[in-house]
Amino acid sequence: MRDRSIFAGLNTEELRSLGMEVQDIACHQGDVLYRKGDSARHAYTLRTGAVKLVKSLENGREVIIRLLHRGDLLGFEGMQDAQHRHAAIVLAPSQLCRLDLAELQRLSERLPKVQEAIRQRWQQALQSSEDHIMELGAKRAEARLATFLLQWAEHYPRLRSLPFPLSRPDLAAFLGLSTEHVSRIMADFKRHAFIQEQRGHLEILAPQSLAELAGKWPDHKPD
Amino acid sequence: MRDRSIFAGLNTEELRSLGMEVQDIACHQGDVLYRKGDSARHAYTLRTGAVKLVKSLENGREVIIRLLHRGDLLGFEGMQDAQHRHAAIVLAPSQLCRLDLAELQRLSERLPKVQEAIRQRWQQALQSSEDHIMELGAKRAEARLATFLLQWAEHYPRLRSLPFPLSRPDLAAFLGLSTEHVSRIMADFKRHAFIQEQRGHLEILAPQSLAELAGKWPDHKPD
DNA sequence: AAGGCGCATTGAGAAAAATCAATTTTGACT
DNA sequence: AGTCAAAATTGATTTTTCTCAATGCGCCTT
Repeated sequence: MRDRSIFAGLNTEELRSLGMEVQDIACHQGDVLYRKGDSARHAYTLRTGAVKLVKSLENGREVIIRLLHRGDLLGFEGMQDAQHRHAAIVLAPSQLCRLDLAELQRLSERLPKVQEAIRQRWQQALQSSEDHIMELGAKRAEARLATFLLQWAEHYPRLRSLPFPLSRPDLAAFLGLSTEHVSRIMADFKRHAFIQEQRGHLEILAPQSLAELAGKWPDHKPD
Repeated sequence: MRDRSIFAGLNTEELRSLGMEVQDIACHQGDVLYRKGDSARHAYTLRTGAVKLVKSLENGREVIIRLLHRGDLLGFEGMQDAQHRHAAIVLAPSQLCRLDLAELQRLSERLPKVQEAIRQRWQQALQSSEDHIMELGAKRAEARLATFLLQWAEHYPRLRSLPFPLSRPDLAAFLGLSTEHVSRIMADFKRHAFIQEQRGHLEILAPQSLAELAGKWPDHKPD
């Protein structure tokens, strides 16, 4: 575990030997890694668990911009901005590595490999953000939720029962819906036996049916 | 004009002298720079004009993922993916510089400055995508449109009458709304004398009022 | 100047989603 | 096991948005 590569193909030891300060951190549900506006001192790699990136609107409404899974990076916006752009909140028991941003900065100037790795992750983030925009802009609630559940499942391959630490408000904040609407649709999915839920775990019983919903639009033009 | 820096602080001549193939391109409304799935051979910098990045869903619905203005880069996803992720379509008469991706790749390995510049632009793209997610996820149609118009205006500082080459369907595809709904809201804005429109040009008469709409949520709780 | 075409607008009705207000379920703690 | 608080569900209603269909307008061509 300790010797697995955590960033840019380097493991903890190698990073440390390059002068990087790396700290293992264990977090649990609700922990705040940083808040929007905090001065950005650290970046993180998520080794296990799940984290949400949250932004809030002036009127208090919260939106989950991105959900992070094993292997994802966060806090790297600190490489440009002096402050974090969103809050990072831990959803499930997680293990992270904390990297000093200033040192990472220096390291990336010396090692093109690191620079390259960062750019690649950024690219992935952009990719996933663009997909999210598609979902929000073009699909209805039912389809968004179906897509989301299937995507969530992809992060836990060959696992019948998936860890599912998201509350209804979390789902709503990610999918741009009201809590109640999410709740209704989830209830529907259960009634149709597409999914099953219990104590923070989710089982997808009919991926096929969800996939159909996910791809379909308002009206059912079968041409 | 020709000697202005176009990328990573380098101007056309400097890039050429570094072995980069740079081509000036003039486009007009409707031109397709590349389509989704095209093998990615070039990246572009947009010198003047406007370009839309479009993705389409299986069911044919189109979404505008991002709108590009003077100074923006596009096509850089080709540095990771072999193919373009979306279509790039010119909205208004535009001038672009076309860069060879393979050479750019090589250049970026040699010059950290270039690598750094690319990462920075990526970061900006991510930033704007995340803002867009906020808009789509948390605001209603009226507010989205108001925000959008104000943002558009920011790209043309100290200009009373803004170039506005977007059709109603374009606006709808960007804001995740139906064409008709956009049309209604625009008509409303005109009736309230918030804006004025004519032949592809837009004038914002009451930025203050738009700003209020932009920040407000469904119900009007004045506390 | 007349005709026609594409785009924008408007209207009416239906569908989707939000809101408000209970009620039920769940899970934690004693 | 029993109580309590938080979270989820459900129901009723309103608001928002979409859809479908018709109409209007501007611009280009002839």
